[in-house]
Amino acid sequence: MFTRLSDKPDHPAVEKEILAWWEAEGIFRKLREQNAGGPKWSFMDGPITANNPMGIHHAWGRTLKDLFQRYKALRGFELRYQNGWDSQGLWVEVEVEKALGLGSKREIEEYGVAAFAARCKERVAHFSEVMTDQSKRLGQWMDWGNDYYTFSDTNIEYIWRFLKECHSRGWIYKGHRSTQWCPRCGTSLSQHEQAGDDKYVELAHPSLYVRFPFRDRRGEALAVWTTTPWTLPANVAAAVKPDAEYVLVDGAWWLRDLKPDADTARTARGDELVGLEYEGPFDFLPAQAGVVHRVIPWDEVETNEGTGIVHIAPGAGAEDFELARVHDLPVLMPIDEGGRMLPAYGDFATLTTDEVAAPVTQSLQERGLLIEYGSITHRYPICWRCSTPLVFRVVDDWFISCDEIRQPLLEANATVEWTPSFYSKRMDDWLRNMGDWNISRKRYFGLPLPFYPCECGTLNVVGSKLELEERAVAPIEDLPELHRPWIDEVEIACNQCAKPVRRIPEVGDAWLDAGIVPFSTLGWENPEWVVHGYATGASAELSGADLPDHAYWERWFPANWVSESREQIRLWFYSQCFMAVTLDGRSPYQRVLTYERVRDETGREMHKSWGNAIEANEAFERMGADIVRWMFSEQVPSQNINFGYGPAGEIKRRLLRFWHSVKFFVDYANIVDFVPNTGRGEVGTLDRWLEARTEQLVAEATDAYERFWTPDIIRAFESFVDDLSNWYIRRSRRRFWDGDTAALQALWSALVESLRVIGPVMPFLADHLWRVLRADDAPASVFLAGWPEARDVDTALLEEVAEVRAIVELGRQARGEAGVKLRQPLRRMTVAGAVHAEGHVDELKEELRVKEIEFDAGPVVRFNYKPNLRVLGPKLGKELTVVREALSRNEFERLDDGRIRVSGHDLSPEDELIAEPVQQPGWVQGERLAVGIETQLDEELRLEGRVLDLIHHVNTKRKEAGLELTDRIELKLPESDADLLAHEQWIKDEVLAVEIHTDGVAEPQIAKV
RNA sequence: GGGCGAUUAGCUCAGUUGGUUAGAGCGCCGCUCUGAUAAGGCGGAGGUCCGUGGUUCGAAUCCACGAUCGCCCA
Repeated sequence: MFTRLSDKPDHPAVEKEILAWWEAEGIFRKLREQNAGGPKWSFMDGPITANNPMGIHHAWGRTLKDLFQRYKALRGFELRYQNGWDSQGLWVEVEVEKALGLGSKREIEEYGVAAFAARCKERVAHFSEVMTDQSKRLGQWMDWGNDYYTFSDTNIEYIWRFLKECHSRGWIYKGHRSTQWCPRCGTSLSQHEQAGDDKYVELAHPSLYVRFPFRDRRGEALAVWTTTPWTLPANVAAAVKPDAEYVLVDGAWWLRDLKPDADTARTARGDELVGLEYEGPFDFLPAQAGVVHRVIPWDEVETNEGTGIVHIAPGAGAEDFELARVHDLPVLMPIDEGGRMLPAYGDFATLTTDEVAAPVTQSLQERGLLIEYGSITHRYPICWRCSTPLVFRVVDDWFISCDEIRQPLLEANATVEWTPSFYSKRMDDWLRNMGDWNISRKRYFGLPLPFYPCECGTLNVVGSKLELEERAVAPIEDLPELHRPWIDEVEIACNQCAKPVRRIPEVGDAWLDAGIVPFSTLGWENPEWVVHGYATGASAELSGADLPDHAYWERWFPANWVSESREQIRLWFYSQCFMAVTLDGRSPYQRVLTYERVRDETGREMHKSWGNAIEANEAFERMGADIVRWMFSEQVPSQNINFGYGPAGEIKRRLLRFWHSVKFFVDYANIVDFVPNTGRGEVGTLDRWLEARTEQLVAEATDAYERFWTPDIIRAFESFVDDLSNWYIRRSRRRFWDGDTAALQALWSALVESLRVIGPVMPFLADHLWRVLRADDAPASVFLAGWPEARDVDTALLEEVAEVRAIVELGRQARGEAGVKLRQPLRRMTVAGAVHAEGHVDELKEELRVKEIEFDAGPVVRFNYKPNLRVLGPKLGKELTVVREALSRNEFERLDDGRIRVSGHDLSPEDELIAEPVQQPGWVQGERLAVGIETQLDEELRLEGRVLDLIHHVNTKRKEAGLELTDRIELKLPESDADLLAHEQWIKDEVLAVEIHTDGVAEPQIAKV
């Protein structure tokens, strides 16, 4: 017996039951045992930040990862299933700061860096556990417990090794960059952190127009505008737009467009001013000693506000800093970490950027340099943590030079197959434009950069923990892990002058952590396999991951496939490719699938504060993980997905057709105690068709999986379910009533085969139904059953049935147009243009309820010919137009050999031409086919129509009365229906009546017997 | 400013080698089978496939230019 199904599935309930069953039966373990030693398929998981519960956007990637891993496992491949956690770096720090209520670096240091590192570790431990549970709930099969954590000492050591390699090639250098800086927090903010509209507010700032007098032209000056008076003491240049026109007004040069009513004698192009020297506004300050101020050209000069001449202070502005590089200008840094003026700024020293505005303005006023003073309100960036207005500061940072690696990276990327393909160009674009890699962060819980610069000028780069031990000035046995603050205590001997050297305080960019994993997790160049050898340092208690040996790396590198969101192009795809090409000269992945972003169901971005965000847990509980997976699978990955409960409801409703098909099978199989694969009855054309249709599903789905294009998997499956439900089952109902085992066998085979195909998309429902349907000797889980063997699809049969179905549709249409309902039998139908359908005449009669069908009704319908463009186009070229026109005028000649002569070309009517029936009154026409019906009724037909009405009526009553499919009834009819008893046996069969009487009743009545 | 995409029915979107009457889901209108399913089936209305030009016998599809939107970089 098959377990009966309810009317509809309760997805969350089914999923929890299957999860428990997978666990209890060790299904995943069995799958891995089954595939051990098989061909390898290497997937490398990109690390996810273990920092918060899983968002629904993470479920997209995790769905795709699990889906293709399940597919490859079904095909017998051995997989690694290692999950990865991104576990150190700024994002973790920020969340811990928030949780602890710390607002600045100073407060972290007061709290204690060791204690802070411990809190960071705890947070990662907690949320990696939370996300593991959520991932399992999504159905993700991974080797949980053997995860990699990027804060493992082993991971850190591999990055050290990479950095040492970079250093040996001369790529590591210390440079400066201008960055947005929060003076309260004492730290810079990355552009990533600063994205978003809410990071700007309307603020009032001073607005100053200032004169910069020329050195060699008495009485002439530049007019300059600024809203940041604190930057004027750091001025080193003034920029003009070379091709713009300037005018001299009251002894100062302005952009003409900004002084339209100027009555002036002198004008000049910007480039005429370039190179002139001027007196700086605060030349008397010690900081300004020796600085020569001059005019430089800049195409980006703002021409809509200000004066059209821009004051340049490279130590206090990002664009200014870039211009300083181009024009080799001195960089004066006016403020310290806390945003206060430095001692070299005389009386301004120790004042904040706000406080210094008044004395600066006053000084300019006193010296006659102030043209105008006011105030302006504009949008200004603020710190996303404490809302303090940000300033620009130039800070020291460490970089990896990219010039030498750029071309090899482009060549490596050319070997990668991107899905969708155009992302390959995005990667190329990024690689061509990438600047040097800024790898340092002035933070605490992150990769300790192994840089030990000595005062003798040598940069010592340590490549491993062993090297650190060997070079350490004092023994380091007590070093608990390679993190701050402990690592900071270690001094090493400079390998040039042997003096003790300290590590720089900076930590590394988290993308170094993620980029190294194709090496660190796979044991690159590691001589011997070390059990638990990866799970070192901070990750020791969290994972049992081994450090494999180099032979293992050879087997699993590069990854056959990786999949992450599109933004990872400039992040993980980039960093791991960078590191792999540096260390091994190859791309670390062969194929990439990227996907876009999750929106709400109306297409708006999801935000907690907008109330439209959906938590992953909530989605799993309210719609079910299978539905979540289906929704992501159906989506074209290069488009944002509109995710929500509305679309989920539609998916559930569509899935119901499949569920009901299984339920139908179960109900009838149980009536006759059907056992799969035993004693087949007579196999009919329809059964063979279903088999072919199932083969087609397998072929289409296999192709889609191989292309990593999930929408086509869904499309193939839904089209199959439609055909299964609306053709095979509907056409075969009568056979199921009779317990026809051939039909049951055919349907059973199609159902179990389709479960195997759709399993990777919705593993829970697939295994649930597999457990209901599976033969006794079949594996317990659909995931242990392997992938269906590819067999030849009987396309001829598929075409044949397609034609039959086309005729049925035309027939229904003809009835519709004539206003004759399907319950009214008709005498005759005529079909023109059919090639294969004659063998299905009984089926057509039944479907369309007609007594006779005539084929090829020559005199009734006439054919025109159209060119078969696909064949004739390449053959005839320009001549095609002539042929086409001739055919449209019916100018052709039939030759004796059956060919058609059109304007000098002898064409075959089978493949070079298309015969098309011409519309006649009372006929319905389709592609290549036409159908006509005879609508005249006689007494016999009318009577049969009334019988069918009665049957319909009685069966409706049966349903209303809640009778079982097998219940028998007694039927009473009104006297007026006595003539229907001519068809007594027919009626009895159709409504399962054991007896029919006529009685004085007003309308038919039934009673269960 | 450079690069990469997108623009198809009222809405959300498919449409991978250029081919005959461009599709799906939802919504709307009408009809309807049912001893699986009214959460089904069939039909209909609804389209200048963003615009202009080009290549071609033939363009939603290829090319050029432009418009609008999105993303990446500067």
